[in-house]
Amino acid sequence: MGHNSPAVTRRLLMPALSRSIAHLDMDAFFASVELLRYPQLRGQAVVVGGRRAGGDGEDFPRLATYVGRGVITTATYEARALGVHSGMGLMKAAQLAPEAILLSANFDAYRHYSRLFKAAVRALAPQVEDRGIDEIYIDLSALNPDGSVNGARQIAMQLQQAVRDATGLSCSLGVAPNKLLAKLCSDLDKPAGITVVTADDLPARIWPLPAKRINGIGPKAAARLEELGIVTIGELAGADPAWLQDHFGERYGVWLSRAARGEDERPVVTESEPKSLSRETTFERDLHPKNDRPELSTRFTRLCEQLADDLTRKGYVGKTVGLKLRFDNFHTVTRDQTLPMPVGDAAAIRKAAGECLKRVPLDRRIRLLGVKVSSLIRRDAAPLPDERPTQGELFD
DNA sequence: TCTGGGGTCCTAGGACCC
DNA sequence: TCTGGGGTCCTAGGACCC
Repeated sequence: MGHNSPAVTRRLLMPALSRSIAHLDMDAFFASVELLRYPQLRGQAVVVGGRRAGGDGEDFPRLATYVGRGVITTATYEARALGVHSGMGLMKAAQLAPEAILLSANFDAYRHYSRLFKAAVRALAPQVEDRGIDEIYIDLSALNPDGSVNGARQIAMQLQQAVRDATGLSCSLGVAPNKLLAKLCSDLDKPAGITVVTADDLPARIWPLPAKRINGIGPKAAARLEELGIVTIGELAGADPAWLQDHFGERYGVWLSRAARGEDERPVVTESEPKSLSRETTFERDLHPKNDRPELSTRFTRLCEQLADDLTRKGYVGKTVGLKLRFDNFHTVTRDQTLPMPVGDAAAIRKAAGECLKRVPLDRRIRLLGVKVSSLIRRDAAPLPDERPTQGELFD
């Protein structure tokens, strides 16, 4: 007698499961939090970014006055209308929108409002997956058991109102049968929009969109698709899966095809453990490995101390210590080392990262230095740490 | 005037073991 | 003289996301 896989057995025994999944995305989150603090800036082009811009005085600095290497982390919709967007270098943005107001990021405030909006959502719909500081997935299946469009819209409106009541901030929601489509459609009516799609809506509402709107198709994949004559999601859905696999590999090819057809079985994951913690910094000017050795050493040690603090605060130690360097030509190298015992203190991290550094040829100026600890385990579950004294390493 | 900082996941080769 | 394969860990790089 044949044996069915657990998934097949489940499918045979259960009625077809149609889920109701929401994606909630805060609108221009960092900038909107700043506008709570500076309501007089409402309606203006404002960008958040950089290390130490203004925002504390009476006069707000203009983008045109910025000097440095920062990027925009968030732009208000008024600023976006001037052609600037998150990820853009501030110096470049200053060319496009010199009169825009520049505010430096205030992460403590963003984390505070992040906790508030997530708590407000969880009070109504507990099945929440964290996707960073300003967005979440929510499994609404239990709240909307018949999966109706009207039911989904009602719940989404309640969530939107709850977030507004708790924070004074607006958000946009997409509701769909899975995470992929929910994410796609939360973006279709921003800001403060609600978009509900069903499988039937795919050809009319999803297929005309550019393929790069799919979460997981980035700049590289989008460019390769375009070279192959595929621009829209519909064209991707119409492509031969075997042909996609030839060009993108077995796994990614299959995923592309399924994604374009709106197929995604990933569950909403309400709890997860971190895999790694890291700290990195881009220097104000590129540092010379020999001439600037004292400063490099100081910054290196500082990163290790910050990382050790993060690990302690969160209660982790890790077995693998990694180093990251970015050179003046933007070439990036990483080295890592797995230790016999997990570590969490600054001295041990510094020692291991120093060993990694010895394996990197230093023939260019250094733009960025970073330190990472991975293979994390909870400190209370970890074996006793190695306590041998550390010795001087490079940069000392 | 190029391009932040914090993450996750995937690939691929080599070591090593059974 | 030769011939197999699978599994796991480690490492480096890269794509992608927020």
